Formats: sequence, C-alpha cells, structure tokens
Amino acid sequence: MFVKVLVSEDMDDINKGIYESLCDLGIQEIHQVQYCDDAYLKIKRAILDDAPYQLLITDLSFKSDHREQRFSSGEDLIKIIKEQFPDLKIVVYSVEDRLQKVRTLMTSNGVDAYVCKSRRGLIELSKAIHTVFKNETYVSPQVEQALSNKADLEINDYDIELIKELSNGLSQEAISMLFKKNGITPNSVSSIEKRLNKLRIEFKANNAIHLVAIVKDLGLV
Amino acid sequence: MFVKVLVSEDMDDINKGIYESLCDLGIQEIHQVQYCDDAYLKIKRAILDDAPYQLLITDLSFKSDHREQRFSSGEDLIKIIKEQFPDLKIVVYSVEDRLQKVRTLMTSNGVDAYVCKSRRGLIELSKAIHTVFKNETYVSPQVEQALSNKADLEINDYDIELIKELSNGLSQEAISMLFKKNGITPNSVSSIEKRLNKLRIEFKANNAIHLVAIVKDLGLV
DNA sequence: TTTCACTTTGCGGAATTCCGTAAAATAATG
DNA sequence: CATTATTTTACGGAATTCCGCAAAGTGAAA
Repeated sequence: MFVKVLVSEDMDDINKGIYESLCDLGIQEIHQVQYCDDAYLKIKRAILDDAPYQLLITDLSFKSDHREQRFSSGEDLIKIIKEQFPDLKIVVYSVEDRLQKVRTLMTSNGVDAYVCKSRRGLIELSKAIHTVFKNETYVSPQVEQALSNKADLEINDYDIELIKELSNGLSQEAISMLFKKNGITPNSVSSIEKRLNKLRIEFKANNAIHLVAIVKDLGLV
Repeated sequence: MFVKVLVSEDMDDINKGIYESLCDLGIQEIHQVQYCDDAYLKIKRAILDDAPYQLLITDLSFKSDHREQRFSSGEDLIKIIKEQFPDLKIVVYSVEDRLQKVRTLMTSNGVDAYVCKSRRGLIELSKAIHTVFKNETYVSPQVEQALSNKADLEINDYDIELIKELSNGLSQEAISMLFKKNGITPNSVSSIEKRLNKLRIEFKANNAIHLVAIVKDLGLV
C-alpha cells in the first residue's frame, strides 16, 4: 500500500472520513492541505527531500479567500502536477459528477481515479486507492458511463429491490411470490430471471453470486 | 422516516458523511452538537417547545477541552436520556468495537442501535436508522456476536479464499480446477460443495448467494 | 380499430447447485 | 501392523438457475 499520501481539500473541517479511511488502509504518512498552492509546494518540497508523495487525493473546487493563489482550482493543480511529476498518482475526490468533466480529467489529464463525494464516497475512495495502487484506473460507478460511450447504466429501484432480496437468501421463486404479495411488478419467475440476466450482462457478472458481490461492492445494496 | 434528528459528535469537522447520509434518507431537520451537554439541553428544549427529537445519533468518546462539562462521555448522556426521555431513539455511532461495551449499551442501557465507525460505517448507519425506525434494534455485523453468547464463528483462510472466488463469479467446478492448479487442498468439487454446505449452516444462509452476502457484510471478504 | 413496438409471462432443456450416501484415502491410535 | 476415526472424493437424484424461444399482454401511434 502507499506509504506517503497528500490530501488537498479546502473544507476547514478536514474530512475526517478521508483520514480515517486512509488510516484503515494502513497508510502511514498522511498530510493534509487546504490550498492548492500548498499542495504544490509540499509535493515539490518532498521531492527535494527525497521523500516524494506517492499519491495525491484532491478536491476540485476550492473556495477562494483572502489568500492570493496561483492555482485556483484542483484542475489547474492537476495539470501542472501531471506535467511536472508524472509519477505521482492522483485521485480526484469531488462532488462534481458531470460526465464531461470526469471524462476530460481521466482521459486528457491522466488522472488515475475519480471518486464522487457521495453516500458511498469513502468506500469508493479506498477502493480507488487500492485500484490505483495496482496501477489501474478507477472511477465511481455513478460516473462510470463517462468513460464508456455506452448509454447510461440502467439500474432502478426495482433492480435494487430484486438484488436485495436475492442477497437476502430468497430463491427466484420466493421473490416472485413476495413481489406478488407486495404488488410489485413484474413478478413472474420468468420476468425475474430475465431481469437478473439483464443485470448480469450489465455488470459483467458470471452468475447471480457474482452479481450480488459486485453490486454489494458498489454499495447499491 | 424520522423527521427531526440530533447528531452529537465532538469532532470539529462535523462529520459530513453523517449529514449527507441523513439527507439522503430524507430527514428534514438535522441538528448537530459537539458537546454532550449541548445535546442534553437541545433535547430538553425541544420537548419544552413541543417539537421533540425523534432520534439521537451520538458518539461515545468526546475529547475534553476547556469547557466544563456535566456529561463527559456519550454513555453518561445516554443513561440520563433513556431515563428521562425513554421515547427518544438512540443510535450509537462509535469507533469502539469492544463487545462488552456494545453488550452493555444494548442490553442494559436500552440503546436502539450500535454502529461501528468503519469503512462501511455510513451505510450501516443508514441501515440502522431504517431498522430503528421500524422499532427494531440494530448492531453492526462486526460486533453482532456481542449479543449472541456463542463463541466466535469458525472460519479459516481456506474458507475465505473459497468464498472470495465464489463471489468472484467462479463456479464450484472452476474453483476446483483453480485450487488444483494452485495446489490448494481439498480441491475436489465434492469437497468444495461440502465445505460450502458447512459454511451455509454456520452462517444460517439459505444458499450460496446468501452466504456471500452475509460474509461480505461481515467484512470477511 | 388496427398495427407496431415493447414488456411480461410461460415453458423446456442444459447447466449448476444442493443434499444425502458411500467408497477411498489419509491420519491417529494402540 | 491392524484398527479406528477423520478427511477427501465420487456419484446420483432433486432443486434451482441459466438461457433461448414463443405466446400473451400493454400502450402508443397511425
């Protein structure tokens, strides 16, 4: 796992969640800054000290205040960092979920992971870190479509409910009966099969077990 | 769902995660305090105003500072609250995972839910809130044993590996072949079946899907 | 109303899992 | 070495899931 990580996040209440997550991951040196400029300086300094950061976790938007800044946004910082220190991995952690922005960052700017701040943000963040550590890229499920040109993943409440019952140990037949009782439709075994099949394809799952595992990992159930 | 909720959490960086989770749950009035005393006062005040809180989410340990406090810990607060306002539901949200503490809180103090701050803390927290709203109790999987007197479940590395591959989408046959290739034993399909059966019984799972779901919830894979 | 597109349901066979029984292999014991 | 216990493997049938095809139902447009 990474040993030395820098977190760049403007919120004064330094996101405890991030910190805790990083601790959980066993990261030893965790530094936090509240300005992009500080991030840049710290990164540069660390390299001079021959103890470079291995990972930068950064927000995109930073509220501006009295302090004059060279970098006003996370994007500016990222651009320079990737130019000057291409070895430093970058994980973006932001509320921004516009697909175009994600796409640009991942493809043009060479960001290694994009995690949306959300209800599952921290879990996704640790996942992202794990993934990036293996030299792979990661993007939050809710913006994953940004990378595949394919239409957006369809997963609605019905699907969630279905998978929830499945992971609850019910057989397809039992789910069918349950849905009938609760007036949820479609509710035939056949339809349930069909829907699960669609979901398996969508999530590239080999079978129902795999599907449940994937969806649980995504935090959707 | 609950309408009016109080969050008592000392960290200056008001746990954004909790707040977001509560918003996601559709809770309208969310108040946050950083001292147990403030929590107590707010709860009392709300009752006088005829708009009582329906739920209190509280941490256990509060760092002490210059302010003199009547309640120095979450436990003290909880004890008084449950005595004076037994209708107010209480969810404990803490890093503390010692079983004895959980046991005491749940059984003696009448707490409605115990959620460990962890990688899945927020998800568990919303689960807990849902559960408590239905007048049931909830405890995080990792400390669930605290309530059952049974000794710790038997589950070894082989089992973990087995379930991991299962949740990875492999069929029992495929796992058998994989284990043979990797020199892991036992590796016959029959043995794998048998082992899974044992695990299903151990974890009271209806089928393999259920088993994987349970074990994933416990964080073992 | 008819047509057309789409969703839901039904059904049958292949594949897989589930479950019990039993043989074979291995380990433990005297 | 012989005996006993335990683990591993094999096998067969029942249950469930997987998968494709076709019929029935539904809603919108012509």
